[in-house]
Amino acid sequence: MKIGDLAKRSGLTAHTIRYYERIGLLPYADRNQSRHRDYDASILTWIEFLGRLKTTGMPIRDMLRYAALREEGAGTEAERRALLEQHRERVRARVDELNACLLVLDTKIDGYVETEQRKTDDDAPVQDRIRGRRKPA
Amino acid sequence: MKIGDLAKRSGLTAHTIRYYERIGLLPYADRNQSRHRDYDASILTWIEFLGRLKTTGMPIRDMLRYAALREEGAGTEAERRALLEQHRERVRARVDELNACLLVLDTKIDGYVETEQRKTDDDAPVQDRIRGRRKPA
DNA sequence: TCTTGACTTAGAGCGCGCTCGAACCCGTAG
DNA sequence: CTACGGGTTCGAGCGCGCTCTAAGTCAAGA
Repeated sequence: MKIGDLAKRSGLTAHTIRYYERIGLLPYADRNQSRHRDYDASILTWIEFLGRLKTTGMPIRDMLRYAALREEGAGTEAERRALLEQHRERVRARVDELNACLLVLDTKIDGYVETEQRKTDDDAPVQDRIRGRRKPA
Repeated sequence: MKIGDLAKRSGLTAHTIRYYERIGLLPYADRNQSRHRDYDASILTWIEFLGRLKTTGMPIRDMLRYAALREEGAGTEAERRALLEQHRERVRARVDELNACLLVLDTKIDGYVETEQRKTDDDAPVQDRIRGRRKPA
């Protein structure tokens, strides 16, 4: 598989794939006789996992550490696990943080809903003001 | 309140506060006779809300839009509400995305746990291999 | 009076993660 | 033969959100 194909299948651009190889996030790819990169489909699994790490906000420098351990192979599992467990905790914390912010956002939005309700009430005839009222003052 | 005090109370640096004012996220602050910014405590509420927007990943350009509407005052509530509702949806989607990634992360970590379990089993005497086994092959 | 330290402005610089341009090399179809 | 649509390397540039420096002003305390 050539870099263009991998780009299509992975969703990355060829530029980004080369960049990732350059910094060590992707292993150095075999080249064919024209010095073009020649990929095995198995790289897609790794790229997909990198995508998860990225999606969850792992900085590249940490992905590099994980990638290096992976390259090193057997014997690095404990450290890889520790790395992922730490990351998982950070992601969980992030989810909690976002959920907390969502509550605040809900409250703020409710405030605007009430503002608009009052406006609608003022524009409406009296019988609708009573029916439409949210918080009877 | 001077900028240094506001910095302490808001968690932002004085540099950042000035930057926010410069770009329009914070309203132009009144100056005292020494041309120093003089803040009212009420600004803290706004800074805190900006912090929520930032925490939830709203880009500054969107915060600027919201800030501009807020400055404009009455009559902009509907648009402010719409802005926040859109943002809320994006945040909810983000939470879902993170949760999906957490499942993948869990699976990956479980894989390493099993790797280590096998290693432990190999190092252990035979009776422990049986007791400790996770997936009987 | 002198020093200290917090403030002012304008503008340069930085860390991150790409993104792109330039100049060149190939293999294949017309 | 030649044009084209890939590929290659190297290095510069960019958008974001700050972050910091320089040079100056000002008020209060020793």
